[in-house]
Amino acid sequence: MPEEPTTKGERTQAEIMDSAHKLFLKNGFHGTSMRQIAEGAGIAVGGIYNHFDNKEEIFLAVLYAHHPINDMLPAMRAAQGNTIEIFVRDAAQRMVESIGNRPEFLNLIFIELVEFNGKHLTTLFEMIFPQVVEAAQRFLEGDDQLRDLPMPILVRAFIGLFFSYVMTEIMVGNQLPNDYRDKAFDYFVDIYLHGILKPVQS
Amino acid sequence: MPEEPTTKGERTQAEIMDSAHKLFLKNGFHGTSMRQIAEGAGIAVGGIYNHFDNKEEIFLAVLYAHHPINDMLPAMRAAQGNTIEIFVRDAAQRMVESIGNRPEFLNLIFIELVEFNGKHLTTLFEMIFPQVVEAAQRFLEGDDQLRDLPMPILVRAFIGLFFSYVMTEIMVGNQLPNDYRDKAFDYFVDIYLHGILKPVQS
DNA sequence: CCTACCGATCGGTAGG
DNA sequence: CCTACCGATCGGTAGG
Repeated sequence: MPEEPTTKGERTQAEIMDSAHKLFLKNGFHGTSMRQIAEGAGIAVGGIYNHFDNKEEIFLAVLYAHHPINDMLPAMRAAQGNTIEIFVRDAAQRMVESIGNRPEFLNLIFIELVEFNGKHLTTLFEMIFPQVVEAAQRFLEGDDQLRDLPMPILVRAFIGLFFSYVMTEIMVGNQLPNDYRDKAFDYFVDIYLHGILKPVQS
Repeated sequence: MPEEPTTKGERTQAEIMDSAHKLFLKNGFHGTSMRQIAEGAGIAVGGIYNHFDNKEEIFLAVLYAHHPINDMLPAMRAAQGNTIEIFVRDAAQRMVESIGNRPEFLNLIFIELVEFNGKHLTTLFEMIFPQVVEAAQRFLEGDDQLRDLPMPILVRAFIGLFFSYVMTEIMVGNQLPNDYRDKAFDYFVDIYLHGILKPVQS
């Protein structure tokens, strides 16, 4: 829940982060200059240093504010469904709607992995872990329909479902026939559900 | 199948690519300088330009020579198994053995996505597509055990299985209890198999 | 004495 | 394949 910037200083800081965020997504960290960030924020380069010590601090602030789980968790929380199958389908649908059409939604993580060797991931994990645990509680409600699999595996595989879909979509998606693209995610969810649920005769 | 470098020029070119490859994995494209590459290759900056027109051409050569599918396809081709279940487990096991302990194995793709906005992915796809199709033929052999799912979906989901595992491993793997780490990939394969195979009573 | 920002420039490095 | 060097731009900081 981001605070509404009120003072002039807070507004300038938000404009710096917005500018940096867009540029990082497009060009990466080392591909973005302080002058580009300043230009996008409508101030001079020197002005940035009243708000951030250096470029890396800007990246960290942007990473914590806009990492992908921020978009995935609200979708999971909003999901409805009396059975685990309906719940998973609804959660998946909401997630793909909120992030599916933004091919750059993982770029901040990629930058972190490549340009910082993942050194900030520990802190990031500690920030999001409690939220993921809370959202994962929903899985337990359909317990009797599930195969005997550890809960962390179920949750990890559910999140992995999106990486599975999004990564293959990024890499080969625009080359595939439309037949398979439109329904690909539905099939992925279907495979996941058949993978975690006890067999039923329907 | 890389040619063994024989002439002096070919050896120098290979040294430039080796040096660049290591640096790109560690620091990304814009985070790597031509002088670093030259130093690692044991030559001067100007000498690089006898072999490559510019820095981007070095990246392209490294990307085509070392993209992740190069490591995944031989593992798939070597896989054995009379049933699709045994085949998939063997293929998955070989793939995770060849790439599982190299957390940077996707970095070239991440660099391509972030620092080049994926503009070389079309060419990359055209290079690897025939090999993927060939390797995927193996799936057809266990046809009668499979649920009614389109072949491209099965193959895409199988490749996605690795992104699913590797991405979650990268992001939260070293934070999780060892209990779940060791067996996580086996569970992932198990969920995938239950997802694509017809139910059996065993 | 503060926050916010400027024009100008620092020492080094970029691709070529 | 090297030395030497270019136009420009890098991240960061000076005094006011």
